Amino acid sequence: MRIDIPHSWPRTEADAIAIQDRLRGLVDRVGPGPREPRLVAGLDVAYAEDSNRVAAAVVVLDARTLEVVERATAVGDATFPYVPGLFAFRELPVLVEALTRLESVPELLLCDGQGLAHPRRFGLACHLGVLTGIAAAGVAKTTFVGDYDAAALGPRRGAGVPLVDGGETVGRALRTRDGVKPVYVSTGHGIDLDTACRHVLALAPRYRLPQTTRLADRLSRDVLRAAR
DNA sequence: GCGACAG
DNA sequence: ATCTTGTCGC
Repeated sequence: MRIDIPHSWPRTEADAIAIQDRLRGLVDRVGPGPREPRLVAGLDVAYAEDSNRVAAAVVVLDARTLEVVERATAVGDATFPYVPGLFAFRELPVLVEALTRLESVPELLLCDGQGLAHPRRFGLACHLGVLTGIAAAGVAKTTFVGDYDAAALGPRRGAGVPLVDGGETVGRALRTRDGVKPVYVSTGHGIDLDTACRHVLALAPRYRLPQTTRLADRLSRDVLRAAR
């Protein structure tokens, strides 16, 4: 797929924040997004321990069978340091490169990180959604901003409570396995929270994390290891 | 001022 | 993110 980047990759924090502030207005928070998508993609990036080398992986699954339809990868060097809130600028370049090598066009992108649950409401999932024009949602392993009522979150798979920040619901703590710590789902672009959570649950029938991110995580590590 | 802080 | 084996539990 072809992707046009409406900005150059920033080198300073100030430039990065300016880009987020400019693109934030392009986010579609309503959706509703794909009701019964056939192709869903998981994305992840692996990091080398002693260098800036990074490897991105995109795994496209058939949403109904969870079978792998296509995989694409890219290796490069991170050009931006890890700064909470600007995390996307560290992963986007190599992720976009991998997406460019994709032949199929997924209907939903599931990112390893936040969407709207971000201090400026423009996490990785929002940025990726705006760049590609494809519906996107973030599935994070920990919260970044916002709080939720842990006591109100049922112990069973499927239970969920709003993740609130500054009086605004920015996502949902969603239990994907009985008695296991929830994942934090937030809208990225072109999809509503309910629909995003419905897809996350369908993609995570057995493990805490959706199969999309599990496979992308494993692939990115394999590619990184083979690249050095 | 101090601590926290997606991956 | 990454450094890391076995081990407790269902």
